[in-house]
Amino acid sequence: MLLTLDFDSEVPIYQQIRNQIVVGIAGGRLSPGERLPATRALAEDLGVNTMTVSKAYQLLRQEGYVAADRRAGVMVRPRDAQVPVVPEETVRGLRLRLCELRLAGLSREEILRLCEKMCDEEVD
Amino acid sequence: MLLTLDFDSEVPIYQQIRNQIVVGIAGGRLSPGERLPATRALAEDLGVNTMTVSKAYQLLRQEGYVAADRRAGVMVRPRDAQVPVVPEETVRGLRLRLCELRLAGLSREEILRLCEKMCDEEVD
Amino acid sequence: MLLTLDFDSEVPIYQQIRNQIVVGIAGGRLSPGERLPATRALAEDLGVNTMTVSKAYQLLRQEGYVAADRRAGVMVRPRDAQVPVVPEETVRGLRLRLCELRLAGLSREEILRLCEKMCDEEVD
Amino acid sequence: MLLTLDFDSEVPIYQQIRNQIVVGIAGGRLSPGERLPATRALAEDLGVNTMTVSKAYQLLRQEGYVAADRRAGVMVRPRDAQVPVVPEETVRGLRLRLCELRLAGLSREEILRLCEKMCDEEVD
DNA sequence: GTGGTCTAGACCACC
DNA sequence: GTGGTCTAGACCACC
Repeated sequence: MLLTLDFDSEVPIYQQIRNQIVVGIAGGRLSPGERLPATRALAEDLGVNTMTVSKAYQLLRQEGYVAADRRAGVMVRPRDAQVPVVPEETVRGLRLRLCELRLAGLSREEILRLCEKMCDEEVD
Repeated sequence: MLLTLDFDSEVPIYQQIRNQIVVGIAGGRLSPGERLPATRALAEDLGVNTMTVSKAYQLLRQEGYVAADRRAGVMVRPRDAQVPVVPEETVRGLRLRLCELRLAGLSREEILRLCEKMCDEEVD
Repeated sequence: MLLTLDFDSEVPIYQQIRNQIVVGIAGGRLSPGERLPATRALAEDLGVNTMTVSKAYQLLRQEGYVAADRRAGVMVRPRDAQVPVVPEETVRGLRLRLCELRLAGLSREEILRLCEKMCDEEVD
Repeated sequence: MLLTLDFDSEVPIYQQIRNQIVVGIAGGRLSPGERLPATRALAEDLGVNTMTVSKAYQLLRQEGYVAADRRAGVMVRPRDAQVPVVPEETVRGLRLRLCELRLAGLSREEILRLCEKMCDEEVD
């Protein structure tokens, strides 16, 4: 599981970490029960501050993607333990991206094919 | 074309304005050639600073969604005049939202049906 | 609205700030729409770091007690805008405290009278 | 007397153990004079470190809820042997929870009814 | 060893 | 002026 950060991005680093871990879980590169790297270790790997990684982990925890077991650190939650709530922000964000693709000239079919492809990346 | 702002949101106001105009264009509620309201007028309507609307319009111009004409103000660009480039951020954002939906428990089919529905909203 | 911190307490400072603001809102000492002090100002007043106050404000925001308007800072949310959800932790915490009182020798009636008194402090 | 731990909780394990024993005593599921399980046995049952259980028992002893007898292990103290002091933390915690309930939209009467119900659970 | 908290101070985006 | 982000580094509670 490799994380790539863009330090020039407007997206805060802790958000980028959070986003890539979410994509990693959905894509099966991070399995339920699997341990995430220790905050300190990941921070050193990425060349960022411990607090930044910590904030990402706390976000993931609040959202229910991971659980912090005091004994074993932070780990991916089993699917069925995750609360099946679709945040409004997710729906709004999806609509926005689809609109942007449409305005970039992609046809309805091209867009749907892209979505299918992305869904299939998410093998688990 | 009505814009609704959420002042409690983490998304900056100028971004919200930009996003809703993009969705408005894709959905056909704003037609190519149509004039956007004057900066000052929209700012007053929304109860925000003129600078905020100005920043949103500037973004839309940079992205090629609208064109500024000194005489006629800001107007929606014709489709074929828009550069068919898909920003990396759009693709990344789409993937993120699809992953979030997947982790919220939606099946591949439910997600694709949602995408189709959203694409069909974008009549023009 | 005066906050008193106990630096020797096991309760984290940001929690203490959060708790006292919650009690302040319920007690009517902080009214809906009222602005909380700026993070920097409160931090200086309390002699703590800006981040500590910031974390308390973010918690309050997540819980729906306050809203951060980019124009006017952080303010108490109107009652009816607050989501009527009772966190499990609140119920569990209440039961624990009632048990502790019982074991401290207070009778059922004394405890209930105390609860009534506390509820009546919360004028609004 | 069954203890259920939540390893994902922010409440430390030893606190959870302590809290549930306090609730157990108040609720009459643990009677005065009754022996608590041996540290090692309980630790094994719960799947936690011996030190964790030990710390919980030590807390309970300091607070006067249980007494440690070298021969008979740790046992629940008789009611009248317990010091009738209400810790400041208990009062503060009670007020906090009542305020949270109030802000969650419960009426004064609903809250008091909930308190009564909880007090009546505590049969002994 | 693990995450959680806190400081002092800087920089930045938004308004 | 406002909150949000980030660093470097320290200390601590929990396990």
